[in-house]
Amino acid sequence: MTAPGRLTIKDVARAAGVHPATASRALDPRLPGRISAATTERVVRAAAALGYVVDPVGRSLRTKRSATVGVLVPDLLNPFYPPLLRGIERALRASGFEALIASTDNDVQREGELLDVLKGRRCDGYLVASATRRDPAVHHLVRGGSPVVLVNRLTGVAAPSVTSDDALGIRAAVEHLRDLGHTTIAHVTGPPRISVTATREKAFRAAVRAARLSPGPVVRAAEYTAAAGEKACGTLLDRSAVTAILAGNDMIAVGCYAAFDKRGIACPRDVSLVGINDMPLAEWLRPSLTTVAIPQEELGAAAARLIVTLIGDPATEVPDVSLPTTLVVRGSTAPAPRAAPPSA
Amino acid sequence: MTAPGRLTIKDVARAAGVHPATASRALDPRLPGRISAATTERVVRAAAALGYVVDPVGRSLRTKRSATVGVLVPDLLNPFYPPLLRGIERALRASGFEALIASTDNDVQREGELLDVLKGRRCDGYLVASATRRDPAVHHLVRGGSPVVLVNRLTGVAAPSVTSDDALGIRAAVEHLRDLGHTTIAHVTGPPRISVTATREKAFRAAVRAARLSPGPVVRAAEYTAAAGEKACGTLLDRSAVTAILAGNDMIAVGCYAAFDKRGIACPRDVSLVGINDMPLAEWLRPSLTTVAIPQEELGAAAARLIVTLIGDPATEVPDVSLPTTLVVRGSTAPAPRAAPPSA
DNA sequence: TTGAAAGCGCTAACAA
DNA sequence: TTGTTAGCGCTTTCAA
Repeated sequence: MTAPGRLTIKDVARAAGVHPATASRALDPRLPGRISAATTERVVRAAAALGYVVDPVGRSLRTKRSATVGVLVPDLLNPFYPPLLRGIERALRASGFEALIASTDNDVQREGELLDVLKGRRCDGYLVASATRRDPAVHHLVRGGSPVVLVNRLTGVAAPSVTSDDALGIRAAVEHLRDLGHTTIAHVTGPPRISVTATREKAFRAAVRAARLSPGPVVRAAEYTAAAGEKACGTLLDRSAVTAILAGNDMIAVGCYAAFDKRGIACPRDVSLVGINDMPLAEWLRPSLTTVAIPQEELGAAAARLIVTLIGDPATEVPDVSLPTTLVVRGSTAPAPRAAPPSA
Repeated sequence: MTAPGRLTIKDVARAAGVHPATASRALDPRLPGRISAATTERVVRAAAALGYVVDPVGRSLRTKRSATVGVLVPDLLNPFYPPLLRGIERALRASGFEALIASTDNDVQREGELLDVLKGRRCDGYLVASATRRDPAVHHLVRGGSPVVLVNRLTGVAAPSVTSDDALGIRAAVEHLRDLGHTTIAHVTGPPRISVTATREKAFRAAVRAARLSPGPVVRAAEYTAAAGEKACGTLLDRSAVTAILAGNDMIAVGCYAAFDKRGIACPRDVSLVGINDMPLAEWLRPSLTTVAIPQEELGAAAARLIVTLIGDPATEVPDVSLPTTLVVRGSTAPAPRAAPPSA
């Protein structure tokens, strides 16, 4: 077997007895009646018979389109992102696009470098899930005129976004805890440089007020990681008697579990805990984690559809998308203990 | 501001006062003394001053190289793969390549479809971490002459591979359990269609023999998931009195924890458990999981380096790579209980 | 060492 | 409706 030598549009044209340009047109589904039905049929048949697949490189050079979307996530190792990527990948591929995925490791500088690499690859658009509140690289990208959709995290820039309505689920979580008899709820929040941190904290305060509960202590985890969550939760527990905690996300909740263990606090008997995300392993934690579920895959899919629309026509007025969240009640929440919980 | 109109090699050539071909040569680091130092310097300066970045599309069309590698993983949602991807991504980018990542969802047919998509994109080579023992799509890919490196999972095909030496860590795990006084060790293995399942089971049996322990029961989980692990472990626990279990991987171990809980079995007091992988959350499980650590990121990086070498010269005789594994002792293993454990 | 020319595969503009 | 022509940006002959 010699080198196969990939088929070109010329081969198809020859087989169908037409000019290459005609063959190209016949294979373009966007051209409605521009080619006679008979010719189209002949070309399509020939292409199928030969197994012709268009060469994306030649096409790109000509059309200035790469059918490629750059995707920036902050941390591949955070279980929140794989489902998001799954949604993005599937939806993009359904529209004939490929994703170039890059993980910034929560490093603003690296984000800039990766964006340069992706720009070098001539992506048609970008999905940015790594934005921080002040994010020069993303601002620059948007100002440069590239189609951009922000996912999950916002930054002060005029780009459409796909986010989850965290307030909805957080309200449900607070009401759930109140109904269980908790009178004070603490919050282990995340780093302030990320927009969702503020969104969630604000939603938490509003929900507590609406539920006529007394606002509990709020401590800040330096990162959305289990280690940072454990540390923050530890200071919380050592400082105040707490019966209920809303964690900034599920990874922080994982850290809270560890902090409980170290202090001999039983969850949910002594303290109830609610996370945010419903990451893949949340239901397998012990106790299984009650959490505000974010539709991670749908978030990704919606963002992908948006960027494809925007690439097709950058002038489109696409609306911001906000997907509802729901409270998933599992084993980490229980009625408030009668006696005071063990305190330092 | 009008459309920026990306710079081309012509712009650089004009700025440097040379012919585009000369500019191209000057910017190619592979050409040693083919261009005078003075000219090279002038061109490099001009390119830097203008901020020229080569257009990969034009280059690809000319060179028939896309600087792109297709990466197939079986399941993005399995925590084993994100670290692997991280290693792959970083190492590929360090060599100027981009990864096109696709998740097969453990579906052989989908694997074939995705490979077709990636082939359509003219990838220079492929990293396959999704191979099953009989895998026509991958066999076809290799026979077609594409550079392929198998990662983690093997299939009976003549392609270089990067795997972990699981036997090493499994031996350490069995010895660890023996030293804790366990006399019988059970094994919850994975689905037989994947090569690592057999590798690990074989290594387990050999290690048990070498440690002069009696071979314990082996039950099979239908998938490498927590749900399948819970089910398999449940039948194991209901059938036999067990004090020590080696799980086929960490996800199965997570399922074992759940099975313990349902039966009021305490880990590690009643039963010791060892996983395989050391996935990101393993140390945060409670008890934190004793596990055979696979260097996931290094596995990915090594595979990436191999495929880059192979793309550079397909005739290279690249050796199979096997990376050592180590036992990470944490909280899920403890001395064997004196009395018989609670049994059905 | 450098320049000239050609062409990778494709499709948009123009002509017929 | 179809054919002709041209050229996207690059690099690799070949010639000087």
